Amino acid sequence: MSRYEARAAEAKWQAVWDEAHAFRAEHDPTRPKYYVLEMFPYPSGRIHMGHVRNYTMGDVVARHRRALGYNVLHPMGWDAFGMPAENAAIERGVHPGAWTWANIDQMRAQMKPFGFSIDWSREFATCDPEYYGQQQRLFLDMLDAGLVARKAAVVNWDPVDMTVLANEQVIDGRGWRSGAPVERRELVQWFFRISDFSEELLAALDGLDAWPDKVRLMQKNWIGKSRGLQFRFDTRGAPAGFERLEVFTTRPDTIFGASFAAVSPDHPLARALEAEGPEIAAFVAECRRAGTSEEAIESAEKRGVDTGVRVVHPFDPSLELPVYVANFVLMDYGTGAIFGCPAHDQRDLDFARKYGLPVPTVVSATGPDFTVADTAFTDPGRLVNSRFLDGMEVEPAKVEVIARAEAGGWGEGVTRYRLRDWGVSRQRYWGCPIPVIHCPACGVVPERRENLPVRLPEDVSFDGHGNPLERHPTWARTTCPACGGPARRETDTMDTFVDSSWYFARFTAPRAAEPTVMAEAEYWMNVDQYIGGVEHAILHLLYSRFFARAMMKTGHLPEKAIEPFDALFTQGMVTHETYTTPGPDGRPIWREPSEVIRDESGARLADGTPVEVGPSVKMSKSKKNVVDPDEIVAKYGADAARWFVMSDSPPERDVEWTAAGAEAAARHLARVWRLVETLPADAPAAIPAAPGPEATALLRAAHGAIRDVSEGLEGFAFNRAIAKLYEFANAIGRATGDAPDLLAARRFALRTLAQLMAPMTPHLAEEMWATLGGDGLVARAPWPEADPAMLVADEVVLPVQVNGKRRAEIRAPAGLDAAAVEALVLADPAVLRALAGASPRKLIVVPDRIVNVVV
RNA sequence: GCGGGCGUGGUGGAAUGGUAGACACGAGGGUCUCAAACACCCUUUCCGCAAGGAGUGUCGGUUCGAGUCCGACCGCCCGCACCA
Repeated sequence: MSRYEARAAEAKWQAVWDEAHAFRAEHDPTRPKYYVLEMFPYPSGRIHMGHVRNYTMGDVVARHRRALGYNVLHPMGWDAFGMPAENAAIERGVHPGAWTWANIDQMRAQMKPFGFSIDWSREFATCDPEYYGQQQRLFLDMLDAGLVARKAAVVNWDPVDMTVLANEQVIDGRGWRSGAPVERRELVQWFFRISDFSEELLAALDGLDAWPDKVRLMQKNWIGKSRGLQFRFDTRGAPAGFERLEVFTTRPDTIFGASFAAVSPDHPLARALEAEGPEIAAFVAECRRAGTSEEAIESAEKRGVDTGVRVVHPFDPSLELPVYVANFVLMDYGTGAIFGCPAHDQRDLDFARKYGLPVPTVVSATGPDFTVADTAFTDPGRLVNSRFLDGMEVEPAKVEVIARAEAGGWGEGVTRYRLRDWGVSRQRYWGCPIPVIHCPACGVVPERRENLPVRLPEDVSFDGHGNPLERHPTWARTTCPACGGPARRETDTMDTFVDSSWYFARFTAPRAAEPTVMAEAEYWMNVDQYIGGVEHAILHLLYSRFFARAMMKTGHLPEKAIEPFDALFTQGMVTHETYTTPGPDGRPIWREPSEVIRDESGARLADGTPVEVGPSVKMSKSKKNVVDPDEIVAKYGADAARWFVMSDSPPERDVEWTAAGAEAAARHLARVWRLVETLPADAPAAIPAAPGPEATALLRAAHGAIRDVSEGLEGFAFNRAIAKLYEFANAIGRATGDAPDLLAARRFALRTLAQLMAPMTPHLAEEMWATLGGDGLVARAPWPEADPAMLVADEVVLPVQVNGKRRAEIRAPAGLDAAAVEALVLADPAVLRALAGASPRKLIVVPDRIVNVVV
């Protein structure tokens, strides 16, 4: 008997698959296609266990679908532009391109040993001019189609990375990569007009029923639709040009509860007043200096300054309200100005209490005398103290106020979205150049399509500040495509989210001279199953949905691809325990798992130093709780790693990597191999017409496993599928007799086991399949089908409850009618004991499941 | 604050309203061995020798029957946010 040598077997089968082009996806209209895609990786240099889990999931789906007869497209590529490459250039003097391509080679080499069934012939990297040139083509087409805008905008400026960030990339006032506090700057930027699609992107979410509800909700909240009233106050005492103040509210019903108006420090009125009053100037300057970073600290306190300006209540000219500049009013939502209704908005209430403003109640659940203390009343109720609105409910009152505003010509009902246009300009080198030219005579002129790609220059230097393209001596110098005069290239490059917003479409025709090929896109789109981390729930997925629409409008995708991802699965992370030892300065020192010895008494280092075991969190270099996929493959084999990351935890949840778990996976696979090896070579393949009871039981187990594993794989319940495979293997292990019918059943069961395990452990499955005399490659074998006749048992065990408590068990032939079951139950001694002489009032018989006796 | 999700053994986790704890890890005991490794077998929710009883965060409700459905509360996790 030989031990299963995972590494040798894995290399062998990978070579066989390569040779056979087993995973090459060929356009074949006669077969149904299936497109499974995992979010492509950023080539940071090393793959980690999170990648392994992600690609294993995709591979399980791909291999299962292939076995079910689908023509599977399962590609891989590299999201290769981005800042880390430029940082490496700054820190180590390597060219970003060289650094990136070396990383790609290294990561590809790390991925190959896992045996993912990827069509590597379609591989590409987004930093390849072949790819980004097509992206420039898309940009120009979108420009022609009116989907691109160029406008001055206050942008988030990252002072560390010297770049602009999208609103979506600012997290808690800090750059999402650098973590530096973001400043405000005004620049002329390129934008994709995603906000034009707000309503469509929102409405279409309803149709994405194979997406997690959570992701759909996050996108809905991000788009942030709200209905309200936009209207104009007449002002008193305002500077020239500010005779009106336009505000937006979602609560027009509370208009009689208004006690002040407020504008953002960035509002034009605030800027105008800044010039006139030192108090306002000081406050505005302070707000601006505080920027976004200290807002968190100040967030508890609402502050403002009375401008001296007054506004007139639109329904009562005798009512005047003070206008404040207030730090809690945002310039980029609504009009940058509000009216404050303290009784029914907590922020307004806090502000009003601080500055002694009145708090009139206008909505009440109890009556007109209701007053508000420190908590604003935001529940439903009826309008009070509101003249013509009195007695109305909130929603009809909103409608009424909007109607009167529109009739009076001083306001209108509007729908607003939180979603803003997508600013794509980045002042960086390592990105896709924006293919336009600035001509002193003609203005902004698109580059000619025949001149694409606009390539990045190779000879650049990096010192970490500003944009190397802008400082390059010659690159930007060009001639105007329109007039032929001297002109300058745009030196901004595109946000890397652009690169990942259409790569899924490019995979359908990765070498084409156009961005896509309609016939290929028509056949392969949509992505049937998309798999990735929930951290991309908003940005990447929303941008991709926008791009699919843009590509449809510009003729690069068929109409059916308007929503490019039919089904989405967001997988959990791979976590690991964290280890620390006390450092000399009292601060803990992180320790790598390989340094730590775990036993029943706890954890220590090799020299005996006690180790503090921390919670299991996402693997990260900073906490040193990483395990290296290379080492795992060397130690346990790829199949064991694949098996382990798919077992135990449901795929949407985090899985904790433990050495014990990985070892157990490897042990189980070795055991499965022994089951194959202990089958006598001359065991018959043909199952006799009437197998004995033991053989029948094993065959039933095999068909049950086919049903349960199939269900598990289809429903993304990989952990349950694997549990069934354990059970099935255990059942085979128990069937040790050497009767010919049992040996034949065992051969069948083991072949079935090989097929069912193949999506998870493809190499071991090939080895088993070959040894058991299977036909061809198991990777190409059709998925087994369960025989319905083998799924029904002859006899069932029925638990018997008395008043809902389990008291007995009876055995009965399957499908026995209720009357016969009742007779059996009432004759059972345990039931009689539990009844203690009482007579049953009612008997509930759930056929073949349970009996409940009600006393 | 708003929105969403989740609370089950020592651990990860199973359970279309129908025998709670599948499967695995860990632990304990045993067989094999001179010994170890490997492997195999048994036990492993709690109390109890047993018969039996209790048990899915807490309290109520619906139901013949609730981990599952409903209500309230407690705790944890995720997302969003001066969004007017």
